[in-house]
Amino acid sequence: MFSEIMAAKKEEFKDEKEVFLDHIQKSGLRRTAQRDLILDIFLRTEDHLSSEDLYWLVQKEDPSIGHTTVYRTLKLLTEAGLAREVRFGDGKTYYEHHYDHAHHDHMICTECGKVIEFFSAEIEELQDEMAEKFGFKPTHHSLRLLGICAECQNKEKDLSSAASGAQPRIRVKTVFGN
Amino acid sequence: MFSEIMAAKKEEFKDEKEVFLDHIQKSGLRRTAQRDLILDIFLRTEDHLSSEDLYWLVQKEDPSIGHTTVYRTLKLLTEAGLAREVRFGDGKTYYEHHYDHAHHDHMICTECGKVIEFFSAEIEELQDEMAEKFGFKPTHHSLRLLGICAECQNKEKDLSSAASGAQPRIRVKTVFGN
DNA sequence: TTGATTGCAAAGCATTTGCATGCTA
DNA sequence: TAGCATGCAAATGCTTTGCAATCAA
Repeated sequence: MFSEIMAAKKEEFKDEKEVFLDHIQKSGLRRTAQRDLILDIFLRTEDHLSSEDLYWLVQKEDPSIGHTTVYRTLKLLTEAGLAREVRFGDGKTYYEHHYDHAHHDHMICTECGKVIEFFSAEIEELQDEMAEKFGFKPTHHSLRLLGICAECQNKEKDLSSAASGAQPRIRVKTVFGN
Repeated sequence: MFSEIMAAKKEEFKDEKEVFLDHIQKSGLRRTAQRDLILDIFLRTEDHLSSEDLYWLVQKEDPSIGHTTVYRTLKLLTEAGLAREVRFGDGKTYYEHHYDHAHHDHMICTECGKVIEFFSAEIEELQDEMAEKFGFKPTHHSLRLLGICAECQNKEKDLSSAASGAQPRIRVKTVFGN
């Protein structure tokens, strides 16, 4: 238990590949070409990508790698602390970088699918206070604001007649606030 | 557009059945025994229930009603503003009362599946401020704290050796805070 | 009568699992 | 070599859809 804390301190400056290899070793797993490639491509991405998204990126570089392996590796990356699962409510699971990345929350535009990342220390604090009131010990949290982004608000003024159902999440932009 | 605001004001004191019938009429839909029963049972429940949960409750009173109708009716209730979809991240969609119910957020115990409802005006305010910074116009939001509830923290002290994977969401309790 | 509604079965998705084969340690 | 990893196909679980039969207005 205590040695874990020590280990965590030592790991503070490792890069993500090291973290991955360490996790594999510690867990008695095996390093494979597939896992290396998937991690590599994941590290090259920004924003949030679904298992499906990553699968296609991987396909481009090695068409022999299957869906299953991507799913399983993404779980592995999550266990290793490199990735974080995020759900935006469309039924798919997205993954974002987690290691050495500041925690943040999301605003999701229901018009164009854009995702804005933000962080508010005050909100975090109030959440913890709230949890404490109930004797609840929080491990994670997820705060999502659904609404319409600035750009889409402007678009609406022009094309006020066009049918504007929710679009599939295609464009993904990242902005840090606060 | 403006008449909608007027209508909303007039509806302020309607009960849920009236709201439902109004919605059906306004939309050129039809009132059916199935919809009546499903609404009835929904109104009798507390907490959050999945389509599946509601389906079984409905089955007990009328075994001839199918899955499909429950799904479709739940969507209808949502459109009518009586229900609200909630996702806890286990792949299922849950529904909770929405009409004349104060907005609230959730703490979810990953140990026993208990759901605690809470509300914090301060957090809401900060969220709106944050959105404003990005020119983002929020329509909904969802804040979920995942963690371990007070009871389960105590349980752990006793049964520290027992395997304690995440349980299916079975017990659901509701507490209002603040 | 007309068109919305129902319930079944089948289809859709995203994700997981069984299993024979392949490969790392 | 032992046994973890892979990739295919099949299975799963939740939700939606097609469609003929029913039913409300």
